[in-house]
Amino acid sequence: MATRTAADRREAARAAYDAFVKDCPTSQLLARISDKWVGLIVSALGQSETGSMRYSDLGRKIPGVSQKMLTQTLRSLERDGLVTRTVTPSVPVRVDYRLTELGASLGDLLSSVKLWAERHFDEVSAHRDAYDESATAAA
Amino acid sequence: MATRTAADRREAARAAYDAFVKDCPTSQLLARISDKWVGLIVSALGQSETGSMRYSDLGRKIPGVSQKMLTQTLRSLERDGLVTRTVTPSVPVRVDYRLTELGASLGDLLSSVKLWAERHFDEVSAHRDAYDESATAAA
DNA sequence: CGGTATCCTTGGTGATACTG
DNA sequence: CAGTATCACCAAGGATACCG
Repeated sequence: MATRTAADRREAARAAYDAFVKDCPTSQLLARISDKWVGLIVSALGQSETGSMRYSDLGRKIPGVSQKMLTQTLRSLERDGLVTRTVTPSVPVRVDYRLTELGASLGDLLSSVKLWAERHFDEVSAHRDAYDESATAAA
Repeated sequence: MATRTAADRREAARAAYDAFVKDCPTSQLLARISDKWVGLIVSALGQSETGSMRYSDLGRKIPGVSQKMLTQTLRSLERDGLVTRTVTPSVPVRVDYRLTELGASLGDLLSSVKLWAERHFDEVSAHRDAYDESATAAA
């Protein structure tokens, strides 16, 4: 009974969190599509003219991503019905990923967000500089 | 010079990544606003009728968040000029957070994303079930 | 080419305690 | 009330190596 406090509270917290997620599944989904790699991948796929990209193309288009995260994210997107995975059993295997209708509709939104980032980047930078400067002055 | 391989490659990779970020700062900003807590906080702030929420209100509104992450995220949002932090020096100190114009414009977009999540949650769930079922059948 | 499996580091998270 | 600081923990993430 000695070491119960921490573990017990953890379990309780976890349970409470799960209960919340159950009550508000939207947050769960929102958190998922708010994922860094999801945004970048869906965005990349959405920008493709053909709407289709190969695995290695994605890896090259998104410099910071590891195979692990790429595969993992692609898998979850496929599972959620946002992308389709098409395997062409040629000699060097070819795998194409494409947004579904559902994925494309999300892609439009994320493109808006990306556009917002592009449009307001300067503004954000200016705020950052001002903030950092005043922080430096204060210190 | 013996242990140079790993560290060196890490450094090179980091440098390459930084160079990319420099060339494409949008990705950086996109990744930042794609953060889980950013989405939830901006969303919460955007949903508030007065547009203003206290620190503890946010903590209560977003069940999974720790003080650490809440403060940290709020700080970066303030730094980026997306929220304002107003301190009222009453006896129990009162701190209100409010979206700026800039933050509100992002909030609208994120609300759209949230709305998308609400509208398409069932669809995503159905896809998930189908995917899991076929995976189970295959195993 | 397109992964999977493995190891290891980073960093998010929670708990706790203390300040203004 | 609104933080700040620290510690311990664990899972996500990244690098590497190997397989189909």
